[in-house]
Amino acid sequence: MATTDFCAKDDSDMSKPPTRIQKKNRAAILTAGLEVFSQYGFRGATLDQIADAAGLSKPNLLYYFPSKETIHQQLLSGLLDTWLDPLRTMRADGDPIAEILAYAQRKLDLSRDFPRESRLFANEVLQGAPRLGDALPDLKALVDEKAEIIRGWSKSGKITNIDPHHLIFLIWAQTQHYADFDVQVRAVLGHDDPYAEAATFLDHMLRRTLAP
Amino acid sequence: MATTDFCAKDDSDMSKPPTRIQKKNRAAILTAGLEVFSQYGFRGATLDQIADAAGLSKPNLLYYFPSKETIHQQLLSGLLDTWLDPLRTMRADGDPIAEILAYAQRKLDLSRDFPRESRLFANEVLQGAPRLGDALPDLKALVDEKAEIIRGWSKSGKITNIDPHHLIFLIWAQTQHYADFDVQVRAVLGHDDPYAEAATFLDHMLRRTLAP
DNA sequence: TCTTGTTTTGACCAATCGGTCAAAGCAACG
DNA sequence: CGTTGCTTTGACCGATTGGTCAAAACAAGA
Repeated sequence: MATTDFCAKDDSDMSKPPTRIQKKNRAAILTAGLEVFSQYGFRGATLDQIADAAGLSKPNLLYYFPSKETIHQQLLSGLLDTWLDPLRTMRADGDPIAEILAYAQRKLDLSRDFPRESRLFANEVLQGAPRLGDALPDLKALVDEKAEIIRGWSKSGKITNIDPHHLIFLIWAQTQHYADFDVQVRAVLGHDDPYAEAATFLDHMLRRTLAP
Repeated sequence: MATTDFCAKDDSDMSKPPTRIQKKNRAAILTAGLEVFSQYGFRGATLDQIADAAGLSKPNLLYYFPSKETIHQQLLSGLLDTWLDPLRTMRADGDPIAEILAYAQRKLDLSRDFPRESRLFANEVLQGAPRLGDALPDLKALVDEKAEIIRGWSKSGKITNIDPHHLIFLIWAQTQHYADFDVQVRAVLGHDDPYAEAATFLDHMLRRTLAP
C-alpha cells in the first residue's frame, strides 16, 4: 500500500526527492490555484475549478495536496517573499530619493508581471487576512525597520519631512492598483497597457512629494 | 454605527407603496448583505449568512428579494451613485488645486465612513466586475469628462503638466487603500485610526504633485 | 368580530461543495 | 517477464448551496 507522501510544505523535502511527474503536476496545480483563487477568493473558488484548470481530476488533485486550504497557504507563503523583496533591498546608505524611486518602480514591475499574485494577496487582505497567519506581524517589523530609515532621511534633510508609513502605503496603493483594479483601469483608459504611463506618473509624483 | 440608508427606491415597482415591515426588513437585508458580501465576495457569501445577519429565516429573506444576485445588484447600484458623487461635484470654474484636494478629501471621508461599501466595490472589481453591467462605460464617460477639465488646468499652467487619468487613479488608490486594506494598515501602524494622518499626508502629496 | 392580504416558517429539493476510498492503470527496473 | 511503487480514477459520502412551496401566523381594516 503506497502511503501518499504529501510533503510539499517545504522545497527542502524530508524523505524523497519529487519525481518528474510530481514536479509537473504540483506546478500545474499551483498555477491553476493561483488563477482561480485570485479571481474568486478562497471561499468562492472550488476544487473542481482548480482541478479543471490544472487538467486533473479532483481526486488526483487531492493526491498532491491534502486540502483546498493547503494549496492556498502554499501560494500565499510562496508569494510573500517575492512581494516584500523589493522593500528588503532598500538600503540606508544609498541615495534616498533613488532608493525610494527604485523601490516603487520595482513594485510596479511586480504588478505588471504578477497581477494574479497581487490579486490573490488583495483578496486575502480584503477579507480580513484570516489565512495570513503571523505574516502581518512580520510585515510590520519589516516596514517599521524601513520606516526608520526613511525617517532618518527626513531628519537629515535629504528628503522632505513626511510620515514614512503612509509613504509606504502610498507606494503600495498606487502600484497594486494597476493589478488589482485592472478591469477598471483598462475600462477607463480605453487601452491595455497603462504601465509605461504609470511609471512616468509615479516618478513625477514621488520626486515632487519627496523633494526636501 | 454606520448603517446604510440606501432605500429601496424601486422605480420599476409601480404596484403598491412598501409597508412599514417591508421597509424595515428590506433595509435589514441590505445591511446584512453589505456586511457579508463585502467580507466574502459574491460567491463566497451565502444566503444563510445574510439571513442570519439580518435576523430573518432564509425563506423569509427570499420573500423580499427573489435571489442572491438581486441583493448584490441592488447594493452595487445603490453604491455607485454615492461613490462617484464627489467626482461629479468637481467644478471647472473653481480653484484647480482646491477642487482636486477637496475631491480627494471627500473620497477619503467616504473610505472612513463607508469602508464596507468600499470593500464591496473592491471585491467586485477585483473579480473582474462580472456584475457591474454597464457601469464601467458610464464611469469612463464621467472620468473622461473630468480628465478634460484637469487637462485644461494643466494647459493653462494652473497646475503642473500631468496625466489626468493617472492622477484620478492615484486618488482612488490612495484613499480606498485605507478601507480595502484596513487590516494590513492597522497591523502595520499598530493603532486604529489612520485617517487623520492620512488626510495630512494626502494634502502634502497632492499639493507637491500638482504645483505648477 | 370576521375577513383579507401580508408575513413567516418548516419541510423539502436538486445541485454542488470538500473530501474519501478501493481499485485500476501505469512506469521503471530487476 | 513479474514485481513494486507511483499515479489516476469512478463511485461515493455527508454537509452545504441557492431556491421552492404549502401552510401557518399575523396584521389591519370592515
